[in-house]
Amino acid sequence: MTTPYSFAHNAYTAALQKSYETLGDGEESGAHVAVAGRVMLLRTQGKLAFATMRDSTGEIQLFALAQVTSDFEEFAKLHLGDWVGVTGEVVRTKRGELSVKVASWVRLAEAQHNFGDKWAGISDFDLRYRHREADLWANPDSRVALSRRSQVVRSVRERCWAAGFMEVETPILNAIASGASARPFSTHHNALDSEFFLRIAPELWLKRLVVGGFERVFELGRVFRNEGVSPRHNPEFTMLELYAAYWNYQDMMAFTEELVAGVALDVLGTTESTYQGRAFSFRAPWPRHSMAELTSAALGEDVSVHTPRESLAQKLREHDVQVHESWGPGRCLSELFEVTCEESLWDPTFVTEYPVEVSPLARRHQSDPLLTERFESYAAGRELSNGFSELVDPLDQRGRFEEQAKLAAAGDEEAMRIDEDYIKALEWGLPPTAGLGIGMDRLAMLIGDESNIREVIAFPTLKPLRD
RNA sequence: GGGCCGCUAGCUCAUCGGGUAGAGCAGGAGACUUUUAAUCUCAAGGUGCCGGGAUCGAGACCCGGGCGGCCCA
Repeated sequence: MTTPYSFAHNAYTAALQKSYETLGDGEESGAHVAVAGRVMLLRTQGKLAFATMRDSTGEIQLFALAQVTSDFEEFAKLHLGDWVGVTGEVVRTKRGELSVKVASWVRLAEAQHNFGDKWAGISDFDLRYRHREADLWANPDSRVALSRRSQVVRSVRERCWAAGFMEVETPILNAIASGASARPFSTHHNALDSEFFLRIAPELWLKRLVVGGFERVFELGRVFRNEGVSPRHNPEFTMLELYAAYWNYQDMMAFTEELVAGVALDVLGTTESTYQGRAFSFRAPWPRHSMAELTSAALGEDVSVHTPRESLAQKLREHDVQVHESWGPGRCLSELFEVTCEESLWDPTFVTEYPVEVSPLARRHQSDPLLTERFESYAAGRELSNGFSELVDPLDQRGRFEEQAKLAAAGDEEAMRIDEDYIKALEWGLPPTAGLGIGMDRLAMLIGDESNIREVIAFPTLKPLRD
């Protein structure tokens, strides 16, 4: 079947609905337009036919009459899902439906498959995610979720630009995957005959750009972590990472809360929202509490990174956590925080002063060498962002990498490796700098009130179909 | 990786104490000059996810596998 190579379209349905809001029932506007979209419903009645057509902005009814419409017989035989281009006058029918009275029309594409159920749409998850195009056609909610996500990304980007950050791109193929604790995907470059790892974070590259003199940089990019799939984890996801020279973690917390609240305002028009049926506020400022403070409150007993390791380990075991022998007090405290506090943090909250042991890239705290100037924000019981004053001392960094290497040797597959190039970069001089990472998918879920990460990813990772 | 649940017509779903499956919508044919998930008539449509097993007989029961959802690790 031959279809046109273009269509001279000059109006969108949503704009028409608004412009002709006041057109009375049975009135004709005198305005002729050309619209295009997909046929969603079709009601034929002898010498008349009514179709509901949807474009990217909304819907409008097409009103065809045997006396007026070219190829009327064919129009009445359109299939649900067919794309059409239509020219005609904007009218309102006697029953009050704004319509384009079809003068001429052309089929722009034929839908050879259809889902048929005009009421239930498509509900099978497998079909929805594997054939998102059909899902988007059938289910308006899917469109809303993905367009919201797009708005979130756009808002983040614009706000970063507005704050003087330069957008950059750094390598996805890396000889060493570093900058986070995660297992990487590996691949092979034929011509170089080398193994590469897909990045798990752009962190180290971005700080090297700061060393090079770009004082404010950010990257919005895909990262890859070779771990399980769940309603909250997709193996590839999108991270915002941002670095500002001369800032410390306090400055970055202030930036973070303003950024996130601002994005909510841009996308939702308000900072007061609901998440999964429960009131949720993005409004800044967000409360700040140290990890030790929150954990102590939850336990009803003072704990800190200075608490004897065995005492912390005992408490973990009481919470059914298997304590690995390589864990020092810092890791134990961090795990204890996760089991006792994490889920209870609903409105956004900054958790600060993370142990050095679990923060190999963060700068030591000025008032306690066992802690770092690091924060994470938690929202709706989950981690939303991570940031810190960056470790600038190459000697200290080497020591941290060596600690990580020991963990790796002890079987920790998520531990970092020693990155000599990065240490050398620090030797060229990294000014005081603060960094931030925000998972964009998580942010889109929070703003879009979605409980499953796949709803905010157009094509989530699925297992290939076998037999 | 473990547990629970799902997989039946293109889509959404039924059926039954084991006896080779039904509906609505979609698609086909027809009726109908203001419909709104339009309506009405007619006809058509299924290796019941795949593979084994017990049974005279399985979509239903048992075992293995596949994919998905949720929960846990």
